[in-house]
Amino acid sequence: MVTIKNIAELANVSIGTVDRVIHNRGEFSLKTEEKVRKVIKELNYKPNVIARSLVSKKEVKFGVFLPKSKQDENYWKLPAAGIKNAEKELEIYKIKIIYFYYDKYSKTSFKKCFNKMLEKKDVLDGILIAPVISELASEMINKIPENIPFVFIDSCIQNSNFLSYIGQNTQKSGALSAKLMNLSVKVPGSIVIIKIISNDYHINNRIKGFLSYFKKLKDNKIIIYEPEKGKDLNNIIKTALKENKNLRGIFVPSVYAGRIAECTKKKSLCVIGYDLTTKNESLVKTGAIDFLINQRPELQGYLGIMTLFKKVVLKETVKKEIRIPIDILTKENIEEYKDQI
Amino acid sequence: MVTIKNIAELANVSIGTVDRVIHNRGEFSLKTEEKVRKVIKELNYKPNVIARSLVSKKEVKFGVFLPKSKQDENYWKLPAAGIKNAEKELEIYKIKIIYFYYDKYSKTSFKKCFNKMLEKKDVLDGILIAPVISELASEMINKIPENIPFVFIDSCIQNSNFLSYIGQNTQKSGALSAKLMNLSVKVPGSIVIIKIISNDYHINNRIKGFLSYFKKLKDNKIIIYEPEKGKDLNNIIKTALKENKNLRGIFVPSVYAGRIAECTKKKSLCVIGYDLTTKNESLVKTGAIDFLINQRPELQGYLGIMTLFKKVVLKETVKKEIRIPIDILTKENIEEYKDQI
DNA sequence: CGTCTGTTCGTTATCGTACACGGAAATAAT
DNA sequence: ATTATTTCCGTGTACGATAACGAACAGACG
Repeated sequence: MVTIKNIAELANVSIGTVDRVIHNRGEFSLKTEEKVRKVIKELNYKPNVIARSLVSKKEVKFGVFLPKSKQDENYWKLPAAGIKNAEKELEIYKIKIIYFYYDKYSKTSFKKCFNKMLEKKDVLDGILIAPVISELASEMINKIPENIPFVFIDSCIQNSNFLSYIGQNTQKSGALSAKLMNLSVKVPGSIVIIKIISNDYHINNRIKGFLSYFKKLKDNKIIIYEPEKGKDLNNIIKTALKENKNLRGIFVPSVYAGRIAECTKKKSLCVIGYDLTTKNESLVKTGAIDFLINQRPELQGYLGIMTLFKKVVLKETVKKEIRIPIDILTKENIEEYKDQI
Repeated sequence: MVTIKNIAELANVSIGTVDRVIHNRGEFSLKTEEKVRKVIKELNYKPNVIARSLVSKKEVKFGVFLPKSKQDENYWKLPAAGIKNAEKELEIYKIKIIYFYYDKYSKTSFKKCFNKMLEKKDVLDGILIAPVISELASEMINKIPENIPFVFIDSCIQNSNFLSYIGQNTQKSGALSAKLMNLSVKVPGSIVIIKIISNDYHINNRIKGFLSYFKKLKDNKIIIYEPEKGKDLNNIIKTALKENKNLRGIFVPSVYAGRIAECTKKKSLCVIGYDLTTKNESLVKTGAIDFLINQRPELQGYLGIMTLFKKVVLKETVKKEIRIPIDILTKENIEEYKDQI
């Protein structure tokens, strides 16, 4: 193992000088800088993180910008759980996390919360963002100072200077749902898509992927229902059943499959939805939901913090994109997906 | 953060004494021991792993007992990859891994390799084992000294004193395969199980799970083919097709689905197999294999080492069992499962 | 030539833990 | 009582990196 002492000896300077060069703290001549840098390169010196974090008294602080935990049927407590997991694991490295929870159904809350985070910009060494309201996010993102790296989870603002994006290929997940739907629907008929949350990046792409899969086939008729906000789901289902005498399946490209499935007690319907919330889980177990797509939210949160840690503390290069697998959950395997990382 | 210095002060002794008590190195009186232990408990002292691993010059060595990487269509290089991942991540903690690769089709090799590992028992601080030949493993396991913790991946020898088991519920995965088969077979007919490797824990349990699912239904006829070792698979398939005029699906409860699918170019057959090897991957993409079950072999290896690390270095308590989710892979999502941890 | 300022660098204490060394007290042996 | 032997405990150094402190030396200026 190469230490700064080795470097100091070979470069004929003291460890203090080596340290100054490494951290660009000035107070050295060009000549010694070159000498030191040359030796560092030759020996392929990598600083010892352990020694570094032992001596350094300064805490590393990461900001986390997430929807409130209870929103979307408690979905958002899952990424938060993964983040807390990472926080605990990194406690020893003096990593602290400051949480900023916003209301994902309120632009005002989003803005206010983001600004509150920006007030702390002088103490933050990195930021994790779930940019659920994408139009707003792409504005606000620009206000983050250049020197603070930020990662996205869940969704991504492509034309921004993000460090890394951790999330699922949403369109593919839609196509996968379509495959499963097609497999489950043995007799041709109508398939209904219930679009509860509109104007959402994920929802729209899932539908896009779903439709693209069915475009090639032509056996089934696909209808999209887009109920107004806050309207009774029972009525939607009733309407759907009335308007489609041969309804075969329901695709719910959001976390609300459980709510829908509670209304359709008819077992002959194939219901496909997203995310392992407690409600969804129990309805998969009863058979009311046939398939759930899982996006490993805990892992997304965990990896988000780990990516920041690798970049900021370990100074490693990180992947620009981490693809989250598209898990298929059914009655038979759902139990095995619980309590993962 | 509580340090031994704090404890020393409160207990009115020196840090040297505290250290001796903590490590039970003797040379202290009963009275001081009690004082020190009391303070440790009161302050809930947790040693600083960072400082500890910085000062300690001793390497921690883990033994890894795995089938040769190239066996089972290169399947076994996947857990090894996960292990190497963990090794790299833990390099800084002076963790070293010694690999012992055996031929999983030779009892002699298994024994010899295990004994070779046991020769190193004085330097090993933990062992990771894939006990593929279970009868032999359950004998050999007893020779591991009491003080060396060992974890299982892939499969488990239940009546042994293992620290942790990381693996999949094999029977459930069989039932899941059956569900998928049942879903894919739209017209009743025969379903063939091809049991290439016999006398294997996984294979038998997968078949058990598969059969149990179909027992309730009665639409399809299930036949098990058990070709002799080294026999041409093409012939097996030919025979199966000849003997079952209405063959609908093939279940391959091993890694060899790809080999089988190469022989059956008929698209009307549903083929379900196991594991994301390169061969299997390409055949899923062509559509020759309909479903693959993934058991996250890289993750198993990674978690195996991490579990040993947590126990031996961090002295944390670890889970006795880590369930690996049963991933369903299809043409639509297989790409997203590649290059995972 | 003396004083001053600024640049450049070496020395040293520190983080929390481990462990060797040696000293003081207490007990045993003579 | 004196010496020898335990028992018990404090001190010091090391691990590798950081950063404060101050020394050495140069050139500038009167």
